[in-house]
Amino acid sequence: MSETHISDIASHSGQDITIKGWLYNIRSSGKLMFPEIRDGSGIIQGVVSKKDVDERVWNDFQRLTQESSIIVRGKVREHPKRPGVFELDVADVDIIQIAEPYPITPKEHGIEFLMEHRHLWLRSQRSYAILKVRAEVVRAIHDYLDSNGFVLMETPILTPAACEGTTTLFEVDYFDEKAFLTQSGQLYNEATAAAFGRVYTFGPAFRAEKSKTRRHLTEFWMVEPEIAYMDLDGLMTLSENFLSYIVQRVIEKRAVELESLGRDITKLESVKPPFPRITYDEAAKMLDEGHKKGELENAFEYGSDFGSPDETYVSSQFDRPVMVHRYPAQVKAFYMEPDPEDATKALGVDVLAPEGNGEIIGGGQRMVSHDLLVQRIHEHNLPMDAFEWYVDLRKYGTYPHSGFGMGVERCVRWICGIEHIRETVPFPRMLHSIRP
RNA sequence: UCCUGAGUAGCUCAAUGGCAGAGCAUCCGGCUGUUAACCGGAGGGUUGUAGGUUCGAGUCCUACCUCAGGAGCCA
Repeated sequence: MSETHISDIASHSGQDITIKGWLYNIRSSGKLMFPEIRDGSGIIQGVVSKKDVDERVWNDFQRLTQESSIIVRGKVREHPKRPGVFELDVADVDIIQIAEPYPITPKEHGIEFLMEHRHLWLRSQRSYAILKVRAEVVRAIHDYLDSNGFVLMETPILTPAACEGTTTLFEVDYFDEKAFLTQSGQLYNEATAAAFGRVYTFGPAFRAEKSKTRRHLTEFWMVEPEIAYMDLDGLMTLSENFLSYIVQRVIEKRAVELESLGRDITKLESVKPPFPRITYDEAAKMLDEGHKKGELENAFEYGSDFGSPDETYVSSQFDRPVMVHRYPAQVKAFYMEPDPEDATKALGVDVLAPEGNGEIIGGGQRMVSHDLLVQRIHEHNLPMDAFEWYVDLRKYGTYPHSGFGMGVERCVRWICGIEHIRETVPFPRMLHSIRP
């Protein structure tokens, strides 16, 4: 009898196998029991027939509770009513533990209760599907970048100062010195890109902002490619190829999981280059018209950054991600290269995911001029000494370069078509929420 | 941080200011193809916390706590 994973069950039809897992649910019908067994790779229905098993096995199954850990032996056979579906004709069981009454029952639960029991909620089929998609997204990110000449560069998580200074950071004690958890690896990547040409960093980022929305985590994962001698147009081309690769890969590998989440896959199939590219001014015009048509409640104030309802409106006008570029310089980060055609604009781009999802990528062309960069650091009242090494990059072979950051959880949320970002990571960290 | 809403059995929810209830889960019993199985029975409560109004408060008032939804900020 070989040990088998439920995901491979179809290739073991007619064979005696062993499954090590947990009891997901059990139904009984007098002298028949139908335990559903979960092993991390899938779920299979067992059939226990009173007349075919030892009395000990029958009695053991009667004692089992939801999520009891068990080792089950039996023969794989096709479901009598469902062609292509396999079930296990159970012969024997070893009980590792009879679980205590399981808090998460097969009925519905509120989100507060589920979040308090996240360590158990992970075993649900919904969490399973989402986190399998997440793992596929992460693999696709690495595969795309690794096979396109990018070198993985880990950047520090403990940092001496803000990358952008504008957002709130988590402070830690670093041997009696103040240090902060990183909010982005970008500035360090501008140094590694000058050494390796094409680099990316992939790691956690931390934001202590008091954001309480379905798009925000305080701890999230971000992938940040940085490319020497690439301009804004090149960056937009990279963005659309990168995102399209990820989405098509998930459709190819995780269609079953997407369907179990009720995702309309046809809405993902259109995610292929080219993505529409519109300027900030064009987006502002769309928002104006949307407001006049009554489709957007609040009027957009030209010159400001897009609010959440604005992003939702613009992104819902397209069937694939839309790239909005050339924002007013004053609403963007200090290191953005000014547009040579219009110095009030910055060569930045945000990629807004469709179906109202909003921003999943933000990036742009980085500033080349030493003197202008120093001026911007002063204008933003940033501590010059913390940025000396960064300014140095503009003294020793300054170079045009571009990069972006993509929030992994936002990407997963969009691909899965789920409402809240908290389900896209095993243990989400949110405002006032750090347990379990 | 601001705005809005909600806290009643382990869970999901009912209860005109007047006896705190149902379904699921748990326990006991029944059923040979069940699919959130079903049928019968049992146990299970400091109504978020602290005050107040009232003959009487789950219900009305005040404060606080927790959670949810939204805004701002951002990936």
